[in-house]
Amino acid sequence: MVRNASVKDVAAAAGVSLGTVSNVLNRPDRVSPDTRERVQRAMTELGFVRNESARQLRAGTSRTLAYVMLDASNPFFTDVAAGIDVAAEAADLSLMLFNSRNSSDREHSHLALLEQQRVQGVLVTPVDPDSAALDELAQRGTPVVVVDRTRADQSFCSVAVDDVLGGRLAIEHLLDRGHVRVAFVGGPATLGQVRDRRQGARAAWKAAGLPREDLVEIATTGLDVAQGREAGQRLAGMTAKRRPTAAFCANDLVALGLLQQVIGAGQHVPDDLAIVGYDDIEFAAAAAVPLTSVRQPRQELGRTAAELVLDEATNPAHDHRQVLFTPELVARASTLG
Amino acid sequence: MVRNASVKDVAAAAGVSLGTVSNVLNRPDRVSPDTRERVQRAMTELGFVRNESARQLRAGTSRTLAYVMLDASNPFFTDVAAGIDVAAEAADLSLMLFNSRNSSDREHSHLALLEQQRVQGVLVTPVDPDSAALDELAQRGTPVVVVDRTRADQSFCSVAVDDVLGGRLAIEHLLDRGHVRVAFVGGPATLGQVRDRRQGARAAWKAAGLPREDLVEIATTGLDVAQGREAGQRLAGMTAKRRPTAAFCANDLVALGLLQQVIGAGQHVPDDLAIVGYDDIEFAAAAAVPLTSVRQPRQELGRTAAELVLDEATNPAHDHRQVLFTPELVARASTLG
DNA sequence: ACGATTTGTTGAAAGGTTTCAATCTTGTGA
DNA sequence: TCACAAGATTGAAACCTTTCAACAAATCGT
Repeated sequence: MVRNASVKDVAAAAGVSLGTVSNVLNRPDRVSPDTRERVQRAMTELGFVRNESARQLRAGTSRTLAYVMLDASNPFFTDVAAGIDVAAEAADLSLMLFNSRNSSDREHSHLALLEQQRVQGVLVTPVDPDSAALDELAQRGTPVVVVDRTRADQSFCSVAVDDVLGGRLAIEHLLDRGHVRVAFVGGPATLGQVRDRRQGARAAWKAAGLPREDLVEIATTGLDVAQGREAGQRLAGMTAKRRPTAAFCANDLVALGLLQQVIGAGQHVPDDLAIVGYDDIEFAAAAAVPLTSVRQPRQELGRTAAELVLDEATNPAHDHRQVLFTPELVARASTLG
Repeated sequence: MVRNASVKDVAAAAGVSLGTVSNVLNRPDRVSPDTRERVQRAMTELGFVRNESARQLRAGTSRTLAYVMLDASNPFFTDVAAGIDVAAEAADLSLMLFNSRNSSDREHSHLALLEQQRVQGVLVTPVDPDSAALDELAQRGTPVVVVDRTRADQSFCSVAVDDVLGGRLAIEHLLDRGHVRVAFVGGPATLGQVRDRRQGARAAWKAAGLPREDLVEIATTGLDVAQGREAGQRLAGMTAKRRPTAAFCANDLVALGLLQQVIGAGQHVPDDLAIVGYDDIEFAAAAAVPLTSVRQPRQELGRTAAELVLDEATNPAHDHRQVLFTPELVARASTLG
């Protein structure tokens, strides 16, 4: 057992040349069973571990994919990551995850490192999809796929879900259930997702010929549980006349917070307030009142993103594609009573 | 803009030697502002990106830490990862995350890759803490810290939380609230955590002088929401005489499932059944009935693990430590009513 | 104006692997 | 027994960076 044995040490110990050791490693069939076995014994005896930096430097090819996620503590993104992982495994690549925790700085430093590491491809849910850093990365030759975000130009592949349609589905469902005064809960409007979902909601509302002011907007400063609770208090403070009979929340965390506040105030869901969430995270179905939610195909999103990046990495005739998935409404007790 | 510019290309373009380019990269103060600027301009013009493999091969040092997590979709582990990330960032290292998704094979292949990459250190929550692969990894010189698991021998550092104490705290709280017939819900018993928490529960029960059979065991085959619901049905099926008045669940997912089932059956928490969970994940406080739970210092766990691995990587006088954190009971409505 | 110091720059070596043309061995068919 | 093919092994070059001793130029004190 040697501190840091190299192929040279192994070759010496096994009494063969350096090239043979490399062959044992990379083309075992080219070497006679006899020597192969001798070399392998030498390797375990010396505790030889191949130096990946040297391998990659010479061979020029890395065996890894990376996903820079926006927020690892959001179940939505870990599910997307799981989808990517499945596809990566199928292609015999390792997936490394990085968490930018909503910080552009962290995101950029991760991307820089990945570029230096010459990974096969980078998947990223960026803090700001319009950041120039992404363009530069792609332009210098690293395959990049943007996940769960889109951009007007087509400088790289992206996969996302049709948020406008999702918003429409949610409102149409509430209209079907007879609601004519509904709240849209979410924010900030700087988030593309929030804007799109709201836009879809408004479109459906307008199409139904209902007065615009009856789609009440409750703006929040973020999309977490606490914001949902806070929105619930604002709803509770409204006069019975003004108060909506249903709420469409921009994501499930907000919906769960709202649900909690309403129940805590002794009211009933959906009789006093029907609630629709967005994302259909695992906890949506497991809530005290199972939550109606707009489901996004998360794993599929990840799988497709991985396939796109692999195509870009391996297929010279690759051209960029913008894939848009279709969301689906899952109706549960929070609207069906 | 050249396909893959190297320091040599930059040197040629800037009319300096190769060593000077390297100095601009690594010791910018050693080079005159004039040439420094010239070199930097050449770098951006050529789109030069440092080749990390070559850098690492020569310099011998990597700038990364890795955490191989058991299950990225469990909020507990992502919180631990966030703690590691903070410490890594403070030490100017990048943290790469890997998800073994409960598979030994995946775990081992990730560990093998990391060893070949010569990362500064590996943190891992292993599928099986007794796996020989971990020993070999550590023995060949990679700093390894086991997270949220322990092992009898001291062949590497570990950080964990005192699960026996946690179990004790949960039961003592329920005893304080006057319960004398309690269920322990969790499994499988092959999980060290489940065993330890149950053991702590039994110890507290015994210390109170209560008959052993009044601590009812509801064994589950896993620790997820569905298992919790299923356990709730089993509880509901018991005769009023036999039925416990409180349940201590081996984790929060199980507790949430149980909670959902009990409420869905029209019963009241905590009057009909008090519930204690374990982990205090974010959703515990946000549940329809906020959940009493045993809190583990997750971020702290991660932070400490990172510090241990860094010490092992940099301090020649390092010796292995087993750090055990103390859990804390957070009482909420699910037991306080 | 001279030697001593500081500051800036250079060139070659080294790091561990893979690749590939060249060489050596062995076995086959005539 | 010989020519030849197939199979196994070798050795050197290449990948790109960092490092460091050596050199050149500029600055300083006297």
